[in-house]
Amino acid sequence: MTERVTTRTRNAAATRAAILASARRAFARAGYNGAGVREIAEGAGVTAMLVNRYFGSKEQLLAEVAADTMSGPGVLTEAFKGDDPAREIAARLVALTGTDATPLDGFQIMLRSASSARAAEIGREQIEAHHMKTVANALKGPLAPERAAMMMALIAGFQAMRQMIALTPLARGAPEDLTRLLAPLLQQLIEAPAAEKPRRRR
Amino acid sequence: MTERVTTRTRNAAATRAAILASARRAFARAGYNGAGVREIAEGAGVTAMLVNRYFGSKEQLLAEVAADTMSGPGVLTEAFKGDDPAREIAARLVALTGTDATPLDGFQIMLRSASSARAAEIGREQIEAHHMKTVANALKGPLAPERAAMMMALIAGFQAMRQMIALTPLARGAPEDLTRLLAPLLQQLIEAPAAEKPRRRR
DNA sequence: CTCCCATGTCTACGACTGTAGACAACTAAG
DNA sequence: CTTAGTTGTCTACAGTCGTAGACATGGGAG
Repeated sequence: MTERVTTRTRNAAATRAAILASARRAFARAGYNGAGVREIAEGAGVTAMLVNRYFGSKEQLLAEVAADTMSGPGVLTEAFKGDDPAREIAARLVALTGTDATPLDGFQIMLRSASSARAAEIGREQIEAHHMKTVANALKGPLAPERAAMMMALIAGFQAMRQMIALTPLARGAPEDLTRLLAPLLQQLIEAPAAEKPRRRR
Repeated sequence: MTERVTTRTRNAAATRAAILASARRAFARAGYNGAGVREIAEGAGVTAMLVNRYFGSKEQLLAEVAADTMSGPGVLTEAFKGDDPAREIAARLVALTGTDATPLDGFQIMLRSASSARAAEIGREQIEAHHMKTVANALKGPLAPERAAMMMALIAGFQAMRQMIALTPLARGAPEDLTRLLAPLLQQLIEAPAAEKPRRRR
């Protein structure tokens, strides 16, 4: 105990990180139910049982993957520090979903896993813990939580339709057109809503 | 062959319809991967093998369920015949997702099934066949397909976050507030977008 | 009444699932 | 060198999955 672990070939921390990364890829591609423990283990170069040894169960593994993913950078991260957050978020979102590769994004993982009741619950906890307060606090005016949640609904729906369902106009549309359509929608949620009943009559 | 089938206890058409209805419920609740053939069969009061005898395979069953569901009434149906389609769609959507019961909606089924690659493909085909052209044709101005697809992304995202993930502000928010937030977003997609670069400066 | 096809059930198979427990190998301390 | 504990593998189990083939049953047609 003179000094801490230095360098060893059998590195527990590295193995754990490898499993976490492999699980993140697998869950993003096939969702919670669709990704198998053996597949995740193979992606990390270990056996299936090690996964359960390090994380307890597949469910706890998802929780850690979700927490890890959502605490990292995303389309919402630091977007509110610039002077045009709506366009910033829109551009990032279009770019993220533009490549044919599945993004290792938190929303992607949760959308693909939401068919499982338990996974959906984990997703809600993580989204609310990491994103909700940040966004809601950045919004001025009434209904801030509702507007923040609506922004996430818009982001999630765009991801779902563009990448998972691959709806043609979204999958093949020009990125600048998609950005130009998304930005004002987000802007409308960022701006404080009109006082009460009288809807704007154009 | 003097007359058609009148009333018989062993009714093929009725059995087929019962399986279809049970499958619709099961897919809406658990998605394509999460719903088992045996579970679907039990919900229709038959054996698992009958499902495959009537529909060939689970995959073809999903295709028929999707086609049947999307050709029926939905939040988008006939919404463009009134004078305020945005508010109409918003109100219907909030009402549809308001009850705690899982709606037997087409988008719900596809969102829950989208983690399966094949199911997502089926979903895209059905959405494009039944909804895309209808909505896109109702929209005037440029980028009609993109705007129509964006409307569906917004609708799908709202459903996903309100019902599947159960994000608190959307799940617990007042229906009138949610409608009031949704309507202008949809309205903005219905209206023809501004000509080119110069974004509106408030 | 009798035949025959449509309608439905039963058994079973191979593959896959998440996970538990026993065992092996390697590393670091005494 | 010996010992002990961490790190990883192997085997296995009980269960579910979609589906194929053989068998039973009921009802309309001759």
